[in-house]
Amino acid sequence: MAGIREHKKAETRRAITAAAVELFSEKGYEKTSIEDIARVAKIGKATVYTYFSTKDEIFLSYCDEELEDSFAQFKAPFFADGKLIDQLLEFFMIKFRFISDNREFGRQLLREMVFPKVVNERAKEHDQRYFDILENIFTAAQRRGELADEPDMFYLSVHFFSIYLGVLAGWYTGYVVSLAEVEEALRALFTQAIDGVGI
Amino acid sequence: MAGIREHKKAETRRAITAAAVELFSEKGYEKTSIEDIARVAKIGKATVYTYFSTKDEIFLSYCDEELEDSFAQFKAPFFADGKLIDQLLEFFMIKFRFISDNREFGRQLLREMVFPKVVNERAKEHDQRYFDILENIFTAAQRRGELADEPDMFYLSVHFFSIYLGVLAGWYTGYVVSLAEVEEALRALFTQAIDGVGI
DNA sequence: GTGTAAAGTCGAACGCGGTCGAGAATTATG
DNA sequence: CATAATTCTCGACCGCGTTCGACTTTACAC
Repeated sequence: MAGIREHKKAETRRAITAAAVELFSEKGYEKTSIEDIARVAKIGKATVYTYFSTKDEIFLSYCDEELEDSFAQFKAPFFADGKLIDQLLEFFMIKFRFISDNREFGRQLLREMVFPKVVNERAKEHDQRYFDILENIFTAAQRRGELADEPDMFYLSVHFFSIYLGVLAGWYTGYVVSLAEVEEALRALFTQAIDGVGI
Repeated sequence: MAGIREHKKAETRRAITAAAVELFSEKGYEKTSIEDIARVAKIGKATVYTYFSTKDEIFLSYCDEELEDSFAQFKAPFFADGKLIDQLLEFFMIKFRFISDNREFGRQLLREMVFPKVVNERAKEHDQRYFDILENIFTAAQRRGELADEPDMFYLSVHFFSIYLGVLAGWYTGYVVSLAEVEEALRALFTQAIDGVGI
């Protein structure tokens, strides 16, 4: 009967994550203490560390849940038609709205995802899901003759992702402020990338 | 005789910065405590907070010193000739070598500069210095006929900076590992940006 | 069952970033 | 000078993330 322990562990883990989601959403990351989480999850403070090794890790688990929700917005039919640049804008603006929905949460999340302390395989799987969507967009664009032949899908994705990252940085550092400005900047830069800046 | 206090304050500030430079370089940011800094600077722990309001701020002051050194590497003659892509590569590889010189320090610095907690005017002045260098590179390239007429210097800078940022993210997340791979990725993406990915 | 190893739990304690408040040093006033 | 007003200093303390170690529960062999 080796199931009791396992079952309890899974349940406790869920309790911690649920408590974290509740408290982070309510009070934010910084104002939520491990003790708060433990209290809500009805366990001892130290027990939290049997399931997560740092507070950051709890945060990432929380992010997973939130991101999972946001993925739901990327439905394939959404991208069935439209020009490449419009589809890219749509895609990245969904992502941006998710981030800008809670500026501080987004900042914390981006810091962790863009400049992580350690290389993280789970994060790569996550990236892959985004790259897959982008690849679909690019493949469709190529079929319509909007892209050069045999483009390198990986570098293509990285290129547009980088621009998105740059604009996000501009948003956090104060170069662009409103949603409209973000969209304008993305459009200008995507156009540059598609047309090329050289002669 | 209102000078004594002022003089002492300036001296104390220098002592703190010097202690921080010494300790951060030796043990790294996280392993250096405020108490350590105070001890080396020969002042009380609380006194540190008369000069800097958070540990992050001390770190940024430390960064300023380091970055100032790194600026010295960008001498104008350096960029006198060569094709656009080679000059861009040279510029960003200098920056990358500076970051990769101490991975953890670079990570902390980038987190603070790319996704800062609050909008920071001093950081913008700092960016401006980089943008000025890039603008010189672009102007020269245009004179040689490598760029389209009347390019938007700002978006041009942001574009290449974004790509650099994306590659840095790739380095921290483990997609590219060696210096050579970083250079290869930068070259591929810069080429894409110059030539355009569209037909 | 019973004893023992392994795994899980949690209150107490540690380290560190940051604040407080009382006293010391400097400046201003006359 | 004398003394009041202002500014600076720092040991003590707080809160919180994380670790320790003693105690409890479960798993398993016989």
